This record gives sequence, structure tokens and C-alpha cells, in this order.
Amino acid sequence: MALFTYTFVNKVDRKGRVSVPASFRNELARQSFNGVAVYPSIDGSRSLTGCEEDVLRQWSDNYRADDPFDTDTTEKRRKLFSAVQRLPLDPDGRVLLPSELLAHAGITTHAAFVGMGHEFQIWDPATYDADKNPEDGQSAAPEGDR
Amino acid sequence: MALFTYTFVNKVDRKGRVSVPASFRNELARQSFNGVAVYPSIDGSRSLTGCEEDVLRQWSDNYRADDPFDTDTTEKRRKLFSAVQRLPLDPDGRVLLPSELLAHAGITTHAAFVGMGHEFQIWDPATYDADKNPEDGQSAAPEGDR
DNA sequence: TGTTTTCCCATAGAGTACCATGTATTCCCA
DNA sequence: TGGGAATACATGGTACTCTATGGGAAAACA
Repeated sequence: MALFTYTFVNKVDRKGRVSVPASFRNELARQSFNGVAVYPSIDGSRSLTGCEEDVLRQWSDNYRADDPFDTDTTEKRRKLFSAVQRLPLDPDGRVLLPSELLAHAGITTHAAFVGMGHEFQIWDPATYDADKNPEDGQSAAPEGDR
Repeated sequence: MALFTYTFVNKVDRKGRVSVPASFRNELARQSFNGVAVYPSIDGSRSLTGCEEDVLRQWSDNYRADDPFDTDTTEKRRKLFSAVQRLPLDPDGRVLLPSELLAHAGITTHAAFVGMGHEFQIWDPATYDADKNPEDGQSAAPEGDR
């Protein structure tokens, strides 16, 4: 299982490419899929969450039913997987973030990769700072943001 | 086992052809049958469900009884398999959606392919949006957002 | 023979690979 | 221990490939 630590801020070029921090890449390199799975964070924050593809496969397996008439999990699966994008790494270790995901996190010129253990999050640096220091900055918006 | 993620909206041309998203095609490519199995969704939604042919085979195996007089699953099998169409992919990665299925999902000019893990659904984009944000103006999402 | 289905080609645009540069870090050796 | 070479990393640009999509020709069907 991968272990993502520390926070890195990298530049987003005008095509939407970002270098995934080298230490994150090393963690991701152990799995078969050469890339990252990214989706809007479920915790309600204005950020993206990234993880290994293997984690997704595990979730998918857990949801799988032996009987198609068991529709208990359809709603959950639709919510989760419909928003997950599997982004391959290019030869230089970058990913191309789709405009929808960029928009969700409010990312424009820079992206902060925040290690969170077995997964990591991607934030707009300004949004991230505001979220960390709720009152003293300006916008803050601890929760009601969206 | 295939893993379908993200949501892609593709155009339906006047012949009824739709491109299956490339990432979905890659997942489907591992099986022997070069195509998709599609049927009206069982969860009651106005959509179609697509999956690998192998998944159907698995379900069929699960339903099989050792005793021919055991009729527990007769109804389910009739409901499910009678409506499943196996659609071959054309050389350019498109399928021809039969008018019956198009009508069931209310698809006319565009089709949204929604990844759901080991299977995916096909929706009319407008119907899909309406289903996601139940009965309010538009995105708004007064409180039910998370 | 008319109609439907399948295949093939053309094209625009998005996505990917490849190459180059600058900078910081590491390594090696005197 | 200082300096220089080599490496690793982030970043920018460009050329090529792939995908989605439309149209038309060939083939199958009735």
C-alpha cells in the first residue's frame, strides 16, 4: 500500500499538465497501472483526491453482486465511479487534469499535492491555505463554501 | 475484471451509431467477444446498462440450478436475458443502438456513458442531470449536496 | 431491386510522446 | 573539503498519434 507524505506545489501549464511529485510517483510505481486515479473529494472540500488504481479495483470488487437484481449498490457506484478519472502518467511524470476536475478544485496556475497517507489530495494553493487558517486570512469559508 | 470510470458524453449520429469511449473499449478488449452487452437497467432508472459478455456468463452460471424442476430463478432469468442485446463494435469503435433501447432511455442526439465499476450505464444527458439533481431549478443543491 | 447493415475513408481536434532547457541536488575525486 | 561532473526533477514547446464523427461505398438482406 502506498504512503503519500509532505506537500508539494507544482505548476499547471496552459494545457493543464502538472508534474506529479517524484516521491508520489515512486509510491504509485508499484502497481500495474502507470498513473493515478483522481476524483472530487468526498469530504466536501474544494479539492481532488488521488489514489492508486488498485484501491479502486478493490472497491469495485467489494460492490460486485452475484445477482444483478440486487440494486443496493447502484446508487453508490454511480456516485463514485462516474466521477473518477484514471489519468496516465506521461513519460516525464506529468498528468493532464481534465477541465472539469480543475474547475471543481478551483485550480488555475498551481496545484498543491497534499500527502494523506494511503491517498493524497490536490488543492489550489490559495484555497488550501484559506482552509487551513479559517479566520485570520480572508475568505476562509471553513465549510459552507459549497 | 473490467473497471469503468468517469462520464463521457458522445454524439449519436443519424444512423444510430455511437462511439464507445476509448477507455471503456480498452476495458472491454480483454474478453473474447468484441463488443458490449446492453440491456435496460434493472434499477428502475430510465437508462441502459452495459457490461462485458463474461459478466453475463457469470450471472448465468450463478442462476443455474442442479435440479430442472427448481424454478426459483425462472422469472429473473426471463426478465434479464430476454432483454439483453450483444452489440458488436464496428471497426471504428462504435455500436449501433437499436431503436428499442434508444426509446427506453429516451436517447436522441447524445448519449452519456457513466462508469459504475464493473459495469456502466448509458443515459440521455438531460435525463441523467435531472436524476442527479432531483426536482430543483438546476444545480443549486440547497442541502442535499453531500 | 430497394432497404438495411457493415465497412472504409476523411478530417478536426484533443491527447500523447518526444525533445530541450534551467535548476537544484548528488556523487566523485583530487 | 572544495569544485566540477553527472544526475534528477520540474517545466516549456512541438510534432505526431489517437479519438470522435460525418459521409459514402460495398455487402447483406428481404
